[in-house]
Amino acid sequence: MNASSSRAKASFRTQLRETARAAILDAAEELIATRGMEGAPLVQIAKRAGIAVGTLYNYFTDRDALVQALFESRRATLRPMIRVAIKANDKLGFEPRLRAFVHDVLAAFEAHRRFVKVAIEAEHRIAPSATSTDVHVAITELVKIGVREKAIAAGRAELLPTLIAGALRAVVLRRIGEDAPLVGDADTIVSIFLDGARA
Amino acid sequence: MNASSSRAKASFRTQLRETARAAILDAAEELIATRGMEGAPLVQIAKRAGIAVGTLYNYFTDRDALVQALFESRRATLRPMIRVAIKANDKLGFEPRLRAFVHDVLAAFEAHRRFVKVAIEAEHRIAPSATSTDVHVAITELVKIGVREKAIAAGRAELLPTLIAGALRAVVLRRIGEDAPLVGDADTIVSIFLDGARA
Amino acid sequence: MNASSSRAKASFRTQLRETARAAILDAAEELIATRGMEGAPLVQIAKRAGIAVGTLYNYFTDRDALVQALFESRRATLRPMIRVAIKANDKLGFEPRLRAFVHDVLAAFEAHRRFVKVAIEAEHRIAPSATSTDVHVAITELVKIGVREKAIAAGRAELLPTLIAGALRAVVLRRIGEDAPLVGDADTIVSIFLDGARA
Amino acid sequence: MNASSSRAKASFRTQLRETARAAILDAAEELIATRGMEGAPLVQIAKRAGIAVGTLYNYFTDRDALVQALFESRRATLRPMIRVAIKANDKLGFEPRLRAFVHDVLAAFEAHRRFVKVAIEAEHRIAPSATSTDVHVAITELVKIGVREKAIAAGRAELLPTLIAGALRAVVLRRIGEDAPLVGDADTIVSIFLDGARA
DNA sequence: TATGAATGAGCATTCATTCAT
DNA sequence: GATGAATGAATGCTCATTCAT
Repeated sequence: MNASSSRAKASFRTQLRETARAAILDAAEELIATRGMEGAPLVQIAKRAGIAVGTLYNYFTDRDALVQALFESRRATLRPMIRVAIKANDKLGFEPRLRAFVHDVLAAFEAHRRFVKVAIEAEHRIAPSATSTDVHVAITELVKIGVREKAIAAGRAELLPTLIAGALRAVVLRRIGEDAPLVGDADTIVSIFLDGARA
Repeated sequence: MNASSSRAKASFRTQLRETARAAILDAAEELIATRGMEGAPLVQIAKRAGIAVGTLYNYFTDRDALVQALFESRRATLRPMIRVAIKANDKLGFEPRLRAFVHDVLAAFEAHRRFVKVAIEAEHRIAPSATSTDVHVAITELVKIGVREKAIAAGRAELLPTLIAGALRAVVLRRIGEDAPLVGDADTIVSIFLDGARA
Repeated sequence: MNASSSRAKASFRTQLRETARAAILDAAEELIATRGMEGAPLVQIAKRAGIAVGTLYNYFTDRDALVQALFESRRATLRPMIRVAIKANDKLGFEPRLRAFVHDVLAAFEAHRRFVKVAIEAEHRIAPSATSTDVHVAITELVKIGVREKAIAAGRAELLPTLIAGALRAVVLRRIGEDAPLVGDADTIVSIFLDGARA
Repeated sequence: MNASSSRAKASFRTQLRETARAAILDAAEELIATRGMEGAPLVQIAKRAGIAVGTLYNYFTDRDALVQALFESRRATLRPMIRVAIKANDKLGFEPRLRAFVHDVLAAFEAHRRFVKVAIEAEHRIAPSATSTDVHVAITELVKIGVREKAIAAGRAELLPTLIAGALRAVVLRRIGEDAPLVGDADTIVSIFLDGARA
């Protein structure tokens, strides 16, 4: 066995490991999404992942760690998408940038509907360091830019991110409940937050 | 024992029953608010209510029914307040009416902070038929009126209630987390939703 | 229900409780004595005690507490017997007193053979505050008296209690293993420790 | 490859095997001595021995066999020392011989304090065929010699070995607990067993 | 032979629910 | 109706043992 084959083997094993880990997280995600946090005992997560209970503990130190990892994993997927949604359009003026951002974030959620249900289910047990935080942070940044560009009234900047994030959450929740697409609402949302709903 | 004393006695018993029921719900509310849904076993709820576990089952068929009842009870308190907040100002034009409504709803929540925490903790296990629905319904009504009065652009009416309700939820959550008053934000919220945040 | 019947009922319940507690400890004692500490899972203890697992937790906070209680219970029985064995003969001179003491202690152990096995099995996990300590303390007292009465050589007093206690333990262990009576050895033991085995 | 090199290779392999076996037993001994029987899972024993769990099973059929082997290994070290302690001084008379024996045995234990802790921890799970048996046998032989030489009173010979062995165990336990040397007590012990503690 | 991930039976513990008093 | 001890199913977790590589 030479160094290269050894390295290859190690990487192969690492890959297997990652695959198993992912399978476990997927199983947990699905179970939590459909039956809720309490309807997802480790035995069932294991069964759905096609492994034995004990094996879970080769990947996560305990139940909390598993759930934590599930959130971090998804967050790790969504956060870059959110960051990109902000950075990508920094040549544009504030308004098109905000429109693009909301659109892109909704698209990202669209692609992860199952996780969104989980995230909402467990919000209060995991709260800090969650995806919703990432969204809130991003919106806050954008609003700051809007204020700097004098596109946003300074007096409304303090509450605005909370309102937008809350409104986004509500729309996502509603559309997911309706099994309807999310991105279609992006423009309306932005228009309302910029110009109001007044006739 | 004549009919009237019998009736009196029955009513007296009914009243006792209601008092006990209320004590149980209060105990459950407090426990769930402070320790979360999982930190509120029936034995503790009973102890805090000053009764025995078994007695709980004379008032509620099982744990789910108790929690359900807790929500219905609070809903029964908050719903009239919300209805009043809508009816009370029906002489006003749309805008002042919306302002008054948002203010009154936040005030109502202010007075029931403890329940708000419970509602948020258990949202997903109770979802339909909750207070948030009542708020949503009320806002929907108001928006319809706004459209009729041509105060609200018809094209934005469909999504608007969802946005406002979601935004309200977010603000309430934030202010409760900060231990700050809620009503102060009413006007800013309405202004943003009517005229937007544009400078 | 008047005060006296209430008191009677309470005492009756207390008695029931004590009976159940005792049954649990007996079950644990028997299981540990025959199968060892690891061969005595709570489910089996419960079954042998004729109750359900959960019921154990109405009497002991956890497994450790149960085992602890078992030891304390037996100690509470044996300690007074040991104390009596010391106090009872304080009119006698040192030698007859020592003889009586060793005899009485062996008789006490005789009557609690099953527990002796348990005590030996768990010695190292429970060590301090055990019956063997009580024996050691008593022998130490006696030896001190012997020294004061000039019946025991002062130079040998330091190690003597350890030796006697160790020797007693060994004899008890051996006789229990042989299913033989214990008390018959009392006089020989004392004679050897007083005058030696020299021809 | 000729016969001799094959034999050499085989012996080399055997030696490797023995080294690994010894490493495993050392690891087990240390772990059991410091954390107790329950604090010594096979995975940890393997890790400390520098091998994989599965490999343990190439050396021992199961956990019990490993622990058994640990005891037999140490016994194989201590037994010759005990035999020597008896044979070595067979030119001496009974008393100096007994003194030398007790001294040598305590010295042997002194050099194996770690194992003594293990032996005490696991005594009841391993009991027969243990070092304590070897000590007992040796003392029994010595006492028989004493009787033959008329140095020991025949009537006390039956119980004497049990007493001496038990007393030795107690002293060893105590001194190890105190982190004190063992051999210093040899003479006092023998004197007491020969001439008693009487003033 | 060596490896260590996978296995699953086994254990302590919790808690909604029942029921004799 | 009220009580609270009893019940036992369900859960998270450990660890001796196996086996594919």
